[in-house]
Amino acid sequence: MKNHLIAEMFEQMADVLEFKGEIPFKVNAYRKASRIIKDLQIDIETLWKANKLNTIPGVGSGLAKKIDEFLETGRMTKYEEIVHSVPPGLIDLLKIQSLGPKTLALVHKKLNVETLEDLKRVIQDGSLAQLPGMGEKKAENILKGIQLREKGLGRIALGIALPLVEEIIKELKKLSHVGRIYPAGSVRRMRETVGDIDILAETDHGEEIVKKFVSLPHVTRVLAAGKTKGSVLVEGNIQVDLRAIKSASYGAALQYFTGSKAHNIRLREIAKRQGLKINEYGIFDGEKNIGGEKEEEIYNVLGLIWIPPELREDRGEIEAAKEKNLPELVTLEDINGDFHVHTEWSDGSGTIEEIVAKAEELGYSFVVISDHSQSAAYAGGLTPEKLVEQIKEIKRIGERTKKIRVLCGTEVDIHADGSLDFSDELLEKLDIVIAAVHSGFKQKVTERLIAAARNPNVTIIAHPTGRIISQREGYQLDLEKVMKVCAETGTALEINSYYERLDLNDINARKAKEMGIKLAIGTDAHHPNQMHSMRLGLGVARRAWIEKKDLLNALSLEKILQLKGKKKQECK
DNA sequence: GCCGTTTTCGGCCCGACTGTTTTCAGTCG
Repeated sequence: MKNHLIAEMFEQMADVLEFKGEIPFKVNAYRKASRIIKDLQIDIETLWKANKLNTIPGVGSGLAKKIDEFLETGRMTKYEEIVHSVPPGLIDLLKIQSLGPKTLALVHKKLNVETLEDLKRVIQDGSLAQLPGMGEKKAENILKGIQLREKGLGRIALGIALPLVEEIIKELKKLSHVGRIYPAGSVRRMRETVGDIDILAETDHGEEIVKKFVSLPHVTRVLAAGKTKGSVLVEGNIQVDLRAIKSASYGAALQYFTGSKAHNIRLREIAKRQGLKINEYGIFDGEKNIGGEKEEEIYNVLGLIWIPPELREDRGEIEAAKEKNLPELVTLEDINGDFHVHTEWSDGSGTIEEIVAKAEELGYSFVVISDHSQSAAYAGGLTPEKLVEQIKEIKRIGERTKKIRVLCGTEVDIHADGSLDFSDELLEKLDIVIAAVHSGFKQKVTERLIAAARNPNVTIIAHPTGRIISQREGYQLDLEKVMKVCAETGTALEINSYYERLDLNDINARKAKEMGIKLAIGTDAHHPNQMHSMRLGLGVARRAWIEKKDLLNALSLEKILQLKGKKKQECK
């Protein structure tokens, strides 16, 4: 699959063209095409073979020709020409905050800056500040940008951001004059990582709430504290912004600050075509405000139905909203159970009883106990004898509780040769079998996952790509091949809810859905409290346009066991 | 470079903030 590669090439071309002062619209055309290709649900090579490159929005004859050349010959002449026209590494400097293409072009031309070291030197010796349009402050800000980058201040996991936001909101809600208060930005869209955190508060007393905000115990540094906006750093160098918004424009502000950028650009284009204008204060017909108190108003005025934040990525949601054809996204209330939970029988730290109690508290009708198998020695994996013993114990506990079904499961290792860590005979005794790769990440992972999917006893493939957010790339595998077999055999794929995994991710989960594969959220909890992370996996599912019918967790237990029985029949 | 209820040219999202400037360019989200 070359989608990512091509998207990356166009992005690089956009950077260089911008640096060279090419008209912004051309630069944007490359950026837009890059983003859309990256998000594409199908292999761009498939479209190419069907002569359908021009059906990709943002790809016209010019870009289609470049893609065509690349897929035909493995090279893109224009790319090489453009990217090689600047010193290597120079364009990377654009990632420094406060240093944009214009400034970079200036220091490159006038001061021969080509590397980060060069840049530091011209700041320190004062020559950058001497350039026309530059000054002490500019130089200082760029230096701060460099330091920020060197400190590696990146994006943080949603699982870290969400609890933090909730604590802050809980504190601010105590003020009597605060009405609606929600996170905006990528937190509200449930992206797997977030840059900084935006919170919007409905209030007429901006100064007061900002004062309270910047004096919260979480705050390590106050960056700004005005009448309508406060900006702070909290522990872990996470930036949190609070905006005080008047009632009349709260909906417009929430819409505006939720983004995504691409989604908002599309909305403003639509508005413009209708002779309207959208900004963070409302939607306007000339000078006249025709909406903005509620977020729905912005969408409705444009002839769209309200779009759930998780869908706002310009991945087809606007077209669907126009047709009133948005998916009915699965909600937390739809979740009937958790498929992936560990106990102290392997490397978890809760008892089976504690897990069951937590599942009851969460209102589930079932929970699957799925401890590790024998090969996972590092995780205290169960021997076959231990598993037999555990099955008895689970049944004993299950009989005592009437409210909930406690299911026997396992997270069984897939060996390097594709065989499973327990015999089929033993696996048959279980209600749910989750199969996973935990070692040999570079050894024929595609073939191993396919072999597991073909096993009639395997219900779910866990964390299918093996990626760890901002730490590990994931297995070397051809996911599409694996998905084809899953679709064929009726094997479900997991959306692992652990905050550093979220695997499958939104794009792959959506692709799975479109291939007719069922998804199953598993929290991979190693302590009963971690079962609350269901909402992270749910966020991924919603971003993937998943509806009740696509998600095993939202089906009745009868239906789940029926699907499992069907797979067994067909695989035999 | 893309695109079309302003169709094959002439547009292309919007505003805040900052720092450099006396009216605006650059950067960011």
